[in-house]
Amino acid sequence: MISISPQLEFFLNIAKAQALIARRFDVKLSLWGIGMNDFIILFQLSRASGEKMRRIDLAEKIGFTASGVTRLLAPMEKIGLVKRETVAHDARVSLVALAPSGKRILTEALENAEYISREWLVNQKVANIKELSSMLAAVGTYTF
Amino acid sequence: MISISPQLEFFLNIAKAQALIARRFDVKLSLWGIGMNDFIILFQLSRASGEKMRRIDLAEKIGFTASGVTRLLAPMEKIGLVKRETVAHDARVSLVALAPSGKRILTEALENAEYISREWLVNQKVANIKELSSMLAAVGTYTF
DNA sequence: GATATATACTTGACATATAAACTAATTACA
DNA sequence: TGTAATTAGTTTATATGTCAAGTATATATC
Repeated sequence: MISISPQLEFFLNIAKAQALIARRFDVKLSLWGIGMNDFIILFQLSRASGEKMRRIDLAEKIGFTASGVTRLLAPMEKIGLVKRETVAHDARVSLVALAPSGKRILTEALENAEYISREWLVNQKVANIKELSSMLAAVGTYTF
Repeated sequence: MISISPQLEFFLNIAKAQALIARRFDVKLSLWGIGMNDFIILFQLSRASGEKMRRIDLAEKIGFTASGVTRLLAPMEKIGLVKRETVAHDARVSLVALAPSGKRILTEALENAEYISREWLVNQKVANIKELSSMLAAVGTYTF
């Protein structure tokens, strides 16, 4: 039996957990016609100043590539969850802004997402969750 | 600013971390012509008794659906990393077995995967890693 | 101020996952 | 037995995400 380091095991566990998490959130959030990634985008936009961001910053924030963001936003823009804005002094940039309809859906979906999360982690100590969350955040910002 | 529970934040952090992890592993493992999921499959097969598993058990093990496993295995079978076996008393089942070539690639890729993992988590305490790992494992086995 | 480089974003080609529907085989049980 | 339910796996249709290349704009340097 091959044995592996705690570090590699950690990454394998993340992979599996995320596969299950994404599926479960997708199923639940489909009631609002959105997936987990759409939800994350709406949420991050709601936290940004002016509820808008540059697309490249959004990509960085959620761990996607620029092209992934373009593709994700296209249908969201079409159904009016987000809207596109330009920047006066730099024509390369286009901002994504949270639209009223997106904000409404976010509010409703958030309740459900909170419910799923709490239910799932009901057996875990909050102190542990917080500590490990900050460690995950560190993983998500590590630069090679 | 909308505030969220530590539980939901934890899941959002996992989503981001996994996006980055999968991309990085994919880039590195492409030297052996495999992706992170192929690697995980080879690894899990190597740990299974007789180095073989039922496809449905493999799916469960890695957090995929049955159809996802079918699609992942098809090219791996074609290039000889795994081979297909049948079960005497149950014709519905087909086993996936680690092939010699798959075992060889696993050995080499494993070194690299270990290197990436250790490098990435070099600033984290091993005790924390282990703790988070077991929490993730619990997330991965929680039944609703 | 011309040219090279960098940045922001999009598009085309491709890979990968899923859900739902399907086939085939096994098991339960009336 | 024979029929319904369950289980294992595959296929179809579709969505999602990447990489590499392309467009347009901005900045740096000589």
